[in-house]
Amino acid sequence: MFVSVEHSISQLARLAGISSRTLRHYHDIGLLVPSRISSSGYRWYGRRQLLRLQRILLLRELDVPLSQMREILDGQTDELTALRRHRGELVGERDRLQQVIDTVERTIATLCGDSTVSDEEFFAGLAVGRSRLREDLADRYGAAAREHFVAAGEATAGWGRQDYQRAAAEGRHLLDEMSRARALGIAPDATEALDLVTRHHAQVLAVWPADAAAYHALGDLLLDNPDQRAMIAQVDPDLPPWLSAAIKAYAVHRLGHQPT
Amino acid sequence: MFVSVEHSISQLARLAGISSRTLRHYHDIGLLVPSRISSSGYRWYGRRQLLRLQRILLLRELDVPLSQMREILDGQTDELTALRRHRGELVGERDRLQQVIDTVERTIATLCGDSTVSDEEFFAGLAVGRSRLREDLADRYGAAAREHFVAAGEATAGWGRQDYQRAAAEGRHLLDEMSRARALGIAPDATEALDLVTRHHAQVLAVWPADAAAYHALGDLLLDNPDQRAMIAQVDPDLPPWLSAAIKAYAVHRLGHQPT
DNA sequence: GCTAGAAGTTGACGTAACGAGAAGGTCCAG
DNA sequence: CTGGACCTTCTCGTTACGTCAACTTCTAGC
Repeated sequence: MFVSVEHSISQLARLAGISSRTLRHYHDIGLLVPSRISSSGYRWYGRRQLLRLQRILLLRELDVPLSQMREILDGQTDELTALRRHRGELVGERDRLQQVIDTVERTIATLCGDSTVSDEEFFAGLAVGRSRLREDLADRYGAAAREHFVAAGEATAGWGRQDYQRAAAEGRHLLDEMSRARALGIAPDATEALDLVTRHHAQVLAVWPADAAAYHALGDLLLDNPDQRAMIAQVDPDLPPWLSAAIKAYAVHRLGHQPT
Repeated sequence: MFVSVEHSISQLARLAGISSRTLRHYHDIGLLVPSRISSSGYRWYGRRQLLRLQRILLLRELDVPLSQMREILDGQTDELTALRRHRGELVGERDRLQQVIDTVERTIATLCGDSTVSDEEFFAGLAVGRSRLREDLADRYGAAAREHFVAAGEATAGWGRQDYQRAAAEGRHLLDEMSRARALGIAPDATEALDLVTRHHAQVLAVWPADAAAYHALGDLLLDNPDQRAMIAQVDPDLPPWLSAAIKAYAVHRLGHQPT
């Protein structure tokens, strides 16, 4: 006795371990057309279809999109070439995921690593750092800068320890990206650099309503203030001058600052 | 002069390096609501919104889905816990991708690696293997088995070399998975094993219309035929008895075969 | 022949995270 | 007062199906 070589839709689905809805979908998009359709509209699949479905499922397991499968299966594209290209895409995606994982791990470390410092010390350190920065600004750019920092105090009033740590994590993440850009030889006034500074500017704006001149001044301050400079140099020793130049370029080109 | 602390939708978009459509989307789903909406319907965003957007974009860079962001940002879920769980998901996905890459690479190797063998040798080898298998079957199960293999010849008539190689690749891929299952201690008659055999059965059905008894017989044959056994043992030395048992269990439990 | 239940059919909507475009209202400078 | 930049809502499209809903067909039992 021979087994029937024709399968109904759910028989084929069971054989292949997929749903009949999937088979209907493949029919809809023309990827797998039944060998025969009965007068009542039932779909029937033969051995050729089973073979094709096997190839489809193999490709599906390889994460090949259905649109590409049609090209491959209909022979318009060489299977080997397609698989090689596809492999490249997969590797790229895997590497991207790895970068994301690294970033997440650094973020986690930042959020929970410094927990050995007590809350008092933590906030005291912040306050000292901030007041020093304020004095620096006041010395150099007059009382107006002092007012700016009053506003900064207001912006972060009510922040909890987590908020500061998160802000630090985000800042470090951005510095990482800038370091990569600098290492790639991107100039501080190149478009890519200014796009990164855009995000730095946004972070500064969130805590301090700096106008073009004040932001430009920040570019100098980062180099001259030892605390600030050390913090940045910790990420990348060559970053401070690059970032300083990038910030000043941004203030001029994107904020319309007129240097005196 | 203070910079305005309020931003229009496209100003904020530029600051953050995203599209205004994205901001509208975040508003629609309640992830980032503007601080103020003017009488003409314009959206206006304040510093708090800028801060929240920064957290959103950080999470977005970490591939966190928007639905989870709401939980995290609204404090229903601990940020650290969420990030740790998310890290686990990312690692899982990366590992899955790595497995897919491995499979693709093996498939490529199979498809192009044996090209040193000439076409004549390739098909001659196949013919020998097939005729031996046929004699084995005929010896043991009578002339009916011979007829089955005539049908098998018809099914593969017109196949090209690529078709055979692809079939081999698929078969090896399936054997890989079965080997993993066996190594995990899954019994040959467990549901997971039978589900894998379902796919083996489908592959066999594609080239050979075997009924329950014939498929059951194949289970024995895999063990006794040295060529077949060697091919399977090459993937995993312990696989032949496991696969043989699994095939027979499948024939009995899923195909309703009655052993005599 | 009738009927219940299994299995089939065609829509149509929902998913995630927006992009693209249409049609129309608002704002500001010259 | 008018042109152009900017804003609005609405809708469709994207991927690979899951999930109803409403209806028809097949098959087995009485």
